[in-house]
Amino acid sequence: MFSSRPLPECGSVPSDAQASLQELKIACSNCNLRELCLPLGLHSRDVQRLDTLVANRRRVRRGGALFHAGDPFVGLYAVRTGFFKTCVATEDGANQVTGFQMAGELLGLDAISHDHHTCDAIALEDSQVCVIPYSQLEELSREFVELQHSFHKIMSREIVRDHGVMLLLGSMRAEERLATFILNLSRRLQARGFSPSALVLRMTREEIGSYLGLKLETVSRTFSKFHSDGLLEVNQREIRVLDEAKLRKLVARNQF
Amino acid sequence: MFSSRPLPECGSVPSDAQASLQELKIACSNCNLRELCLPLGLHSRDVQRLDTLVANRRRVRRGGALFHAGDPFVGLYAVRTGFFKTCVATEDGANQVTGFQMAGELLGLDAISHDHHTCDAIALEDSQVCVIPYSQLEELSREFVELQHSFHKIMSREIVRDHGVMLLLGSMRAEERLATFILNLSRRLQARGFSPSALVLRMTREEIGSYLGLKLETVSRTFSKFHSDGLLEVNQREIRVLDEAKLRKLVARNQF
DNA sequence: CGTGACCTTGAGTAGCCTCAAGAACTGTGG
DNA sequence: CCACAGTTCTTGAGGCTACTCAAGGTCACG
Repeated sequence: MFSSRPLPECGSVPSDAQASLQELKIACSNCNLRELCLPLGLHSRDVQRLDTLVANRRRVRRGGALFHAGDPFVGLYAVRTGFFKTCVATEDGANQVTGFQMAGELLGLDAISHDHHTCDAIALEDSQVCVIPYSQLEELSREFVELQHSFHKIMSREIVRDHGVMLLLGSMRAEERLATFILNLSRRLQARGFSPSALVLRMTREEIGSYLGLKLETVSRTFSKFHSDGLLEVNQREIRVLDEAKLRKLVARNQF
Repeated sequence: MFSSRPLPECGSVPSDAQASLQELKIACSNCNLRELCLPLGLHSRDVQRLDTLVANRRRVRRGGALFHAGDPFVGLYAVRTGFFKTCVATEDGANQVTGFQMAGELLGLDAISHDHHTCDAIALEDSQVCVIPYSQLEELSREFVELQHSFHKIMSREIVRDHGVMLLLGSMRAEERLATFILNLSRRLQARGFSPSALVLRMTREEIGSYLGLKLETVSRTFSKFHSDGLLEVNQREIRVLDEAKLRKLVARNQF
């Protein structure tokens, strides 16, 4: 059904550079995520101006927290390898996964507003992040127009993404939500050089459900339905997209 | 039940300055929204540095669009008077209200990411906005640290707000959603000098429903239930909060 | 005063949730 | 290597919330 060779980790660096990366200087200009991450859109000669900014890395073990809601805000984090979820909670225990972040994506943007984090960021696999001290980012982006613009675009993109999730949560049914989710994951993995059709989910059914506003049983049932309809091959967390066109049709259904 | 004197418009300027404002120079330093709007957090001596930035106003009639999804991005808009909704749509006609904006709130942040707007902004009453040309905002915020920081906070605050809506849409039931909505409106009106208990809704039941992920009938029924439970007085679009404590208890219910 | 938009309420139903049981998988220690 | 515990996933049965469809009321406005 699936080859026994384990699929590469979602957030890992594609194979070519994997072995040598650890020895390289920590620097955006060396990083093969520069097409996705904060340097997005910067001219290659400008990227090295970021190297002073991003000087530290941090490791987070699977299940560990990069930060918790309430923690003081010191900096943003760029996922280097691994996979995270962010979730918000109310005092009474209600919990909502607000996003899943993979290599090249930024964490911590919510914290700028109140100088402390407003959500938890939990690693779903052993991960590594680049630390971007916020005051230095502000300073550098004052003298470096392209960085300023790039950073604004990243924040704006997060707002647009959130609006998409609101659309999903507010007006789609279970099948549409899950199809949207799978296609989104697929697209992001593809942008990182992985197969868009063979995915390994890093999160539980419950976490998917929380993100999509569904219960875990509904997620499981919907996966089973997609399986029996021939849209997906589902084997626990290994998913293979068999009929992307039909998945897309589900997303762009005509409700009226 | 309600006094026959019309309540002041949600987004209007509190009475003291209303008559003379039109004659004043368009300037943040003259504006009585400066505690809420872009100048938020700036020292008063700094606010006049914004005056060159915000030079134009635009009027939008009730029902008219400030911008549509797809329109090229030229600038942000600060609501001066009136009331807006923003909504995103899919090709197939599904539609989701992503927010309601009143005086002092910014519109258009989503457009930075792709240089064109990604949602529609529709005026729900005759409104007036200040135009903030984006390139000038970037320029000024490079030489004006506090503005830079202020602007970042505003974007971040929008992200935090969106996460709150995701929590609402993903894990609350109809009564909790509507209670959250009413309390949020109440708080924002209070911050603008209006009564926190006597509100006039600017939007239809359908628009509320779209924002909250409910059908208009459900919104209407829930209002009726709140009415018969003594939480609200409901008379079409005139709402009076009778028991704020019970409303709050609904929001912070213990689900587990 | 008539028209159209908006709101309310009722009856019946669909979709998702809850509760429950068991299977599959993961990791640990012997 | 296997046994065991804990976690995660699947599937079924039944129930409830919010939806759909429908009818009538209210309000604003020409």
